[in-house]
Amino acid sequence: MKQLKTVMGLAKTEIFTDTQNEIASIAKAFGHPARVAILQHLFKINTCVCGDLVNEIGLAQPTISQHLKELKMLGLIKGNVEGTSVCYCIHKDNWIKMKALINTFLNQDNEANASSCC
Amino acid sequence: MKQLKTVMGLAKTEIFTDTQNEIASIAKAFGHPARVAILQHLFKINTCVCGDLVNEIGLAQPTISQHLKELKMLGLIKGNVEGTSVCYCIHKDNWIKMKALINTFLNQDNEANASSCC
DNA sequence: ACTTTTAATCGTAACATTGCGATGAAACAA
DNA sequence: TTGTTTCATCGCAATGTTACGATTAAAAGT
Repeated sequence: MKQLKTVMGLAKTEIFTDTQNEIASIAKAFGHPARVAILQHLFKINTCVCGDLVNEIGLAQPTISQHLKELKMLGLIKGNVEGTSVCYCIHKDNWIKMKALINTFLNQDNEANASSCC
Repeated sequence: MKQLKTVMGLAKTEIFTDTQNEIASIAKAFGHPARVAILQHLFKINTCVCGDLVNEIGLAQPTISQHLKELKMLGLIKGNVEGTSVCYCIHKDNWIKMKALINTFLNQDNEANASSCC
């Protein structure tokens, strides 16, 4: 009987549904205060932001760049090159799609009846 | 000029607001498919669940126990000892409070006007 | 008392994440 | 061409997270 070798430290995504993995991926992006702060700032400014994210958040430039990369890979933000600087803003279409997925998860308690215990 | 020593690998929570840190903490809990699956199962069953979480999710008992501990510490679930087994269920009051916080973050796009770029 | 059942905890292995200095690349200015 | 600015990437250090075997603890059954 062949047994799948478990790789320690790595989440076993294979045993979960696509939806479960997708929810987890998005939640992970929100799982760091710097990324929360970046998104809040982009919404507040409400236009492309070129550069001043490093000044706004108190982290070094490579660190901010890394956080932006993760948000961009998930499709939550867009980045447009503008001369020497790069302008970032929220990807509103994807944000709405993301919200729908997360809200379905968060609103599970609406469908559930009053529990019979606890 | 004394410089705060940065501890590598550790999130610099001090430079963010309480709300930002709180959102990140909750999101972190949802940031693993096993915990998403556990919560979904608890909602689906809609009563206390004694034991069968290990059978339901395909992970070893100590691993499930660890995930349950994190969800419990965050207040999202409750655990009642019942003989030799322990029964878990959603902490509905805290779930609603948590939803309010996350929804404020997710619905930022409603307040923002049409962006002037991108 | 002894065994069984159930779940927490301990210890450890391995990968992931965070942070930043140093460096590189690309556009612009002089 | 030679700086300058702006940001991405590399490389590393340090802590965090995930997973599970082994063990422990507590209640219940025999």
